Amino acid sequence: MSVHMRPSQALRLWQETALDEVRSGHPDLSFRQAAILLTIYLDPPPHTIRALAARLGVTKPVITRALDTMGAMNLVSRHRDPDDRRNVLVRRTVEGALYVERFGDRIVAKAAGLPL
Amino acid sequence: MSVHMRPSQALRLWQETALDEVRSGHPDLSFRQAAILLTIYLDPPPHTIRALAARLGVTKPVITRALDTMGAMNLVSRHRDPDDRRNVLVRRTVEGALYVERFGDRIVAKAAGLPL
DNA sequence: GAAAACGGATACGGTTCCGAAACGTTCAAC
DNA sequence: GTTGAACGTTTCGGAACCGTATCCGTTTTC
Repeated sequence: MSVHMRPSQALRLWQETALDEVRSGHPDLSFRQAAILLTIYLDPPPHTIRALAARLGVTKPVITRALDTMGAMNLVSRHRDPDDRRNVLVRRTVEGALYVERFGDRIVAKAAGLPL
Repeated sequence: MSVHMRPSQALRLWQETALDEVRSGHPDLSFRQAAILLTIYLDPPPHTIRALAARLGVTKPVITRALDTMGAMNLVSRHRDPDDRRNVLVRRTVEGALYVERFGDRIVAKAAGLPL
């Protein structure tokens, strides 16, 4: 990864990005929801409820509820696994991909504008 | 213009930090709460409810409630302004300062690709 | 001194979330 | 077939949070 920054820069970056996010009027995501969303979009599929719960170190209902909420926002979608109908596969959506992409771009822009 | 990263690095950094935060067992902060906390710790005081609400572009009850929650976590404290007793001044706490400091250190470590 | 303006907290009805436990469905083993 | 495990969801009581509106104490204005 090898990105170099000082703690004060990291904190300022986080603050400005959070402020940006709040003011954008987007629904207020929690750390948990952000972790789930980014894992779905950055880690290779397939993503099951159980695997996500293990990755975050939380219980399955936490994932189910977070997906309910983010599904209502059209950020993710759920589909039954045809090969094993017990599984639910969590997939990306166009809207979610756009959101994640813009989010990354905003962080980069903020980082570039940080004072030395 | 001091911190350089690509969008994929920014997103990965955010994911790993969020995962770290979730797994730490700390209470699950929202973007709003994080924005408030970091603003109190990074911007120069004094911090009033009204000013924080304006900075985040949200209503006053949002700030009041977030401070209730974070006050219960001992991350911030409230004090009446002796000069104008209508004002409430939001101040840092030792515990909050420690939390913010460690948070910044963790981001830096993740960015460098090093274990903490 | 009375009235208006200000700053923050509170009340309200509603949604989301929590952890723990129980539930239905689906698959695998025997 | 029947049993047992696996997967995700739902339930429960309780807590936190939402936006809007209102309330209370304080300060300012006239």
